[in-house]
Amino acid sequence: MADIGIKEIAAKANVSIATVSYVLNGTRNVRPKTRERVLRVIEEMNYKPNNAAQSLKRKRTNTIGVIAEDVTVFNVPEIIDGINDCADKLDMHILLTNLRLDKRISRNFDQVDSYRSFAANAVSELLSKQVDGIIYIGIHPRDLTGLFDTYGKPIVYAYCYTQNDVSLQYNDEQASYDAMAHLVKQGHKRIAVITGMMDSIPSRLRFNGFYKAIMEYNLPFDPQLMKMGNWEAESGYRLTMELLELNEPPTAILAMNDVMAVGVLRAAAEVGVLIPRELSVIGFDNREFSEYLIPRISTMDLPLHEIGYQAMESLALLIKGEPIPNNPLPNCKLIERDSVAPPLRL
Amino acid sequence: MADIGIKEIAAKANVSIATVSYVLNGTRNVRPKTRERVLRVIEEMNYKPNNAAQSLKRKRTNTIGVIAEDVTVFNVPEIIDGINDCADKLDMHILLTNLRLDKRISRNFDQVDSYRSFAANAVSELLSKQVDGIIYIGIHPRDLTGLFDTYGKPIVYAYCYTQNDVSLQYNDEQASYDAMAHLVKQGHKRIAVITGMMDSIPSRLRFNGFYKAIMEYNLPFDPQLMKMGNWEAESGYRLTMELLELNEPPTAILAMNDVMAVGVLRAAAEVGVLIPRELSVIGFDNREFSEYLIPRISTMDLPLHEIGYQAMESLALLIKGEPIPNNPLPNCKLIERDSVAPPLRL
DNA sequence: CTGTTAGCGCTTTCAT
DNA sequence: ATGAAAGCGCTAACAG
Repeated sequence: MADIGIKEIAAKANVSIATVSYVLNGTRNVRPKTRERVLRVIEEMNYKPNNAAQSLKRKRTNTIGVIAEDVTVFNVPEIIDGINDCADKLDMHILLTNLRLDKRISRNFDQVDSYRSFAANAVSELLSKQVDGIIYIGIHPRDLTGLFDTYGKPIVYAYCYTQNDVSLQYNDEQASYDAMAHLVKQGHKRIAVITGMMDSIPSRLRFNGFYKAIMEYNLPFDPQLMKMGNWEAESGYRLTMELLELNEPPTAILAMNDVMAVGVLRAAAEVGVLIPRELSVIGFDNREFSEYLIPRISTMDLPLHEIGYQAMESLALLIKGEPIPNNPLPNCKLIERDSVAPPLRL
Repeated sequence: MADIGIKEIAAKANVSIATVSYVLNGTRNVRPKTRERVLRVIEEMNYKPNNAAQSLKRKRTNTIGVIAEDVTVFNVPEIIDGINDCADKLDMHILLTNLRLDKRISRNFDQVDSYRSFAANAVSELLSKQVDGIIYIGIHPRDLTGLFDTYGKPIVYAYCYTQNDVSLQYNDEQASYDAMAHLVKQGHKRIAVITGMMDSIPSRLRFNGFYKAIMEYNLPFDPQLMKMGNWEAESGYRLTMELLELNEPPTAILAMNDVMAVGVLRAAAEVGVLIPRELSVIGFDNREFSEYLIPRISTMDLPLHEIGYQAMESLALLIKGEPIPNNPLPNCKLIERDSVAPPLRL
């Protein structure tokens, strides 16, 4: 393709560059014959409009910046996929920035200052690139208010919270409520929960859903059945051991993520408790590995694709200056597999 | 930030726009005092050069296009991470295109025509965006020669092959040889292999490594020990069953991916064969789930990050018109976990 | 050391 | 229905 521009096309088609521009953009009526001639030349010479020039003129790049805290963390690729899915339809492009946060600060999200500069730099470069807007993808749902300033550029946050901008999450409360409902429907009454770190928003939301189910289904509210984990498999293992030693152990465990559910499996295997016959387990996140475990565990699937899709939709609206409709939070979906069964009749 | 450009800066700093440009780019000596004044104004007004204008002028965008066949397939995020890691250092940016191939055509890679247009479109848009080069990330190593034309723009392929362009893979042969060596060192002699689809390049390469180890270590070459799988867990399961029914069953199995290794685990569990005590297993790919299985399986880790990093390095060289050094294929790394032990003494 | 100015490739107003 | 020409915000001769 090289260096052919609108000028070359105009010359070869015997029209002015303006006309070429008109047929290119459909901005004005062009005599069909002329139009076809131009189109043919464009085709022949394999001409592609120079987007840098267009952007300069139009003050619009049709490109958004996506800042991912870490593309290698499980939730991010699906969200990007959703963004992409929608961006394709809107003819938008994606400038991707990867903060590599997981490698750089691991899980120390509280040390905001250690990554604020990464984020601010990313925004700065994106702004320089004249993106029409920005989507920020978190790797852990938390409040990110005030992380950086976009100087008026539209931004939407996905998989995290913020007070002054649009942010997309999913319905954590409904998710754990649904998981509980499923267990209850199987006949379970003594259901234990292993939470994530309680300083995390999803942990608290999921606990709310758990609690709501306890109340609505009139289940025994037994503090011994509520264990605080830390998202890691080891905590699932340890707390399951404790649960199994109870005088009246639970017949089912709701683990707030699939990783801790692995710990439940390990503990059960070690003590010789059969899953799901003697103990049901349900996880959270629908991580890839959850279906490769033995037994394959039932889990709550996160609407990641939809979060990405909606984030892009909302951003497009923001860019056009239109109001964002108040969408309900997308729901999680129960994936039924082999780790849940009715409790053993006594 | 809005509409402040170099002109506003120049005015406020009492210099010409040229001078502003000079301090911005360090293209020419500027009197320190002037320089500082300009810098201060830039800072104050939070000015960011308009990249569209720069690109138009410089005929260089410092942006590369990355075409990912599918960002949700396991190998892709790590490769993107590697590209990013390197791109950051070179001050390059990434325009990401996601072909969503896994959703659109699943695994029917042979029907090239069904996705050629997706790929060609992606290239076309990237070219229009004036990217300096392109990296194409495959989701399955195969020959992609002639998939599309980049009209002279530099391109490098990652995780796939091509005959006329630079492409980055990893050393499959060494990987399976190393896996075998590890098994041999533990004392295994009767080692079975469960291959992937034999129309796939990695399958054949991995088989070569397996065969080389058989020869070099003088292991029995027993056709009964070589099973052709299809990458899926079910085939791992079925073939393991066959292997276990042999008069003289293997003491170790090399599965050509972790998914089939799951099948091995399931079969062993079903027949009551203890892993690793009675049967050792080693997988391939170091998929996330491999460390959550019970037992955690040993596996070969793919140098995905490095492939991405090298792809970016090579592309940068190509862009500068410099020759690509002939790097050796990056190696896979054995991840030792709990699925390998010395064979039972008879 | 600093300023003037001619484009980069396009869109769009204003003429015709 | 078409064209001429004025920029978009910047870089880089060229001139002083």
